[in-house]
Amino acid sequence: MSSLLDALNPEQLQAVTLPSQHALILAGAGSGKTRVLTTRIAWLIQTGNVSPSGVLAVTFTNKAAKEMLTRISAMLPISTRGMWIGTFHGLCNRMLRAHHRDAALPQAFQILDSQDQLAAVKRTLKALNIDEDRFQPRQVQWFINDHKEEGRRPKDVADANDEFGRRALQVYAAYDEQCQKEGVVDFPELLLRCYELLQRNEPLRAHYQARFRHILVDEFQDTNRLQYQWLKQLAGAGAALFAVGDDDQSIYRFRGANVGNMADFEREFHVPNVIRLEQNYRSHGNILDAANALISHNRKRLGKNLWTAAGEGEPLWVYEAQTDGYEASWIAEEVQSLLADGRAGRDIAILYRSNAQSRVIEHALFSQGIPYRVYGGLRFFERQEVKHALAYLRLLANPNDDAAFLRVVNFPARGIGARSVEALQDAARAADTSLWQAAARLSGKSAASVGAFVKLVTALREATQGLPLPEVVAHVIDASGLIGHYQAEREGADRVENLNELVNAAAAFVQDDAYVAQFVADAAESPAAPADPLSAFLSHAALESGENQAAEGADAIQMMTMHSAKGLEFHVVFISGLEEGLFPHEQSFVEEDGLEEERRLMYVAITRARTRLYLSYAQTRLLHGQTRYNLPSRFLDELPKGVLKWLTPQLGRALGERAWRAEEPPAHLNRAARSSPSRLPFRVGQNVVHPKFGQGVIVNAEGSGTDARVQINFGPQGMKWLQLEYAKLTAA
DNA sequence: CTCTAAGAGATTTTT
DNA sequence: TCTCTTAGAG
Repeated sequence: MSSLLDALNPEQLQAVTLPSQHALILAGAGSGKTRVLTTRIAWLIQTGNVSPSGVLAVTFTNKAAKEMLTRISAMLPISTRGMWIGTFHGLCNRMLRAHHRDAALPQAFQILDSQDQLAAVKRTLKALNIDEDRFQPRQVQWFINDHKEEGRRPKDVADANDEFGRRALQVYAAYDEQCQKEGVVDFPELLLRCYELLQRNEPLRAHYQARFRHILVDEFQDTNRLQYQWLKQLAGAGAALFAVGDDDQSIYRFRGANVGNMADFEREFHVPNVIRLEQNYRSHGNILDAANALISHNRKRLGKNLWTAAGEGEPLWVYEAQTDGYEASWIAEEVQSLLADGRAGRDIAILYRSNAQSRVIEHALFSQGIPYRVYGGLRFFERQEVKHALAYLRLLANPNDDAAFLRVVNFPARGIGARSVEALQDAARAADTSLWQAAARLSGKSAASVGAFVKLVTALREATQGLPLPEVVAHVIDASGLIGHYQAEREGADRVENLNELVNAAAAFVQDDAYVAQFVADAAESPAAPADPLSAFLSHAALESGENQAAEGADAIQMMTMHSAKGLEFHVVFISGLEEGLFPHEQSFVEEDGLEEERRLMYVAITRARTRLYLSYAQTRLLHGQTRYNLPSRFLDELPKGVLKWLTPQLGRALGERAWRAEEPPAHLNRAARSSPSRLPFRVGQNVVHPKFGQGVIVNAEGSGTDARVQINFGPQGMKWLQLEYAKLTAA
């Protein structure tokens, strides 16, 4: 047992060996959070504090859950089968499957992903005759999810006094009713339904409360209201809740995360143990100094300061480029020399605030022949052809799934036009049935073609009865005509390949130990729970959308948004686009506490780096087809001067003289400047200071002499046109 | 049904 | 500027 604890520092050790009480672990970036969490579980089991089946550990991503499982298995000689380790959604799904009857769900209920949900919302809008232009489906979807995540059903939503609120509520009610009818649930519904199940079903609640003696939560700062309520409920009968999180790394408020849960937890549970993990094992001192200094500008913090036993290391390298294109080529060159020095591509990450920024950088890397990998984008199970195949499979499992029905009723094309579908929808609405049921008893003109579809699905179901899952999938993609359709298409080769890959995914799935384990566990939990590999696979497809990109093997530079970088670490990190308006994003200026969230994002970005960190920005950036002149990000000013090493002459802010101006930008890059009247003492792109508005950049100019006016971007102070004759401008 | 053209919109993301 | 969605023509 001692070997388990050997490598821990005093705080980690304390956290791991806490008595069976509530605990809040404030774990800074790189402080060994996952290690503490997993060692805690192993320690609890090994010391006999709890049996594996008494453990519930919950994460946000499948990746994190898998990682946890792997690490625990490595530490313990026992099987992890009895443990409930997974994502919030995964665990709720599991519980709902085991007790579907009590949750008023069909045995093979299907899960709608965000895409499916949006489509369903659109259908509801149409059914209610609501104008999509005035009431945007996305807004309505957001409205629905927001209420669900606060635990509110339509009846719990307060009457709105605005038109949108009233209509959206109407849609919410109709949408929920429709989902219930079809036997489908969206993501937030998984949580809410599970929460309500436990709330209403006293014996069931008591059962799980008695079972889970230790509940552990990862990334607690990212939990939303409902997730917190769910945890509270499960821990309600004396279980020990062990929450690990970092308020400084809370960057997901836009999707409902509520950092306040940390303070609420401490207060409501009278948490006797609050432990701070502040020793960082990842980064060199200068990097941590920068991170600490930056985050100290935030007011709302629980407080924490990272330190390291490693040396101070290199300074942070800062680069100012004239344009986004130059910034990108500089990055590419720097990367090139790192690679030449023997640094592996996978150790280097290029981070940016928004996906749109990746393009220029990709271009630069590409033209230098540097292999790179961009994260984010379509995942395997989100691909069109895969979704089509899944829709057929969903219909086999649950024919009342209208979303699946609509997706493939005429794909591949079989002559069922929009009007036939509409007629069918009307019939279904009138008879209050699913489309499938309406189709089955349809008569009239479109009966033939729709009938053929019904026959096809029925035939698929019969032909695959009793077959192993991979064979079911193989049969469906072929007999549905999907493969044939894409083979006939000019550029369909990749899609055919993906469809075949789906067969492999199914084969891998049924062999996966996690699946087998869950199946065994659920059968034990509720003998009534059916062994249905197809439904399980479909849940898996919805809950785990698969890898981001295929080319895994090759060594490549990692490119991603700062958000997706959370939880990762790299030897070398580039943070690009450090410009006011971009990062911090201009949207954050108007959001409540928006700047603090942006600053936390910067904090996350900085703390990804182990040994070397580059910071860069451009004076000029092409955005939405327009040249924008941005000020350097305020975050640069918030870093300690001593740890920064400028690779370019500083803007003259400190010097009072613009040494950098000595070097004229290439003419082709300076079109705006050339076109502005040359007599002006100022020019476009120049940094200036205004007594009232502070520092700004001239972005436009017109007129001459006493008429001369310039437009200046003062960052957060906004954009202003100023008459040169009166404005007391000085060069920055 | 498929193709083209015009229009809107353009943070951040997992499940 | 670019990309995605949707409306209308062929």
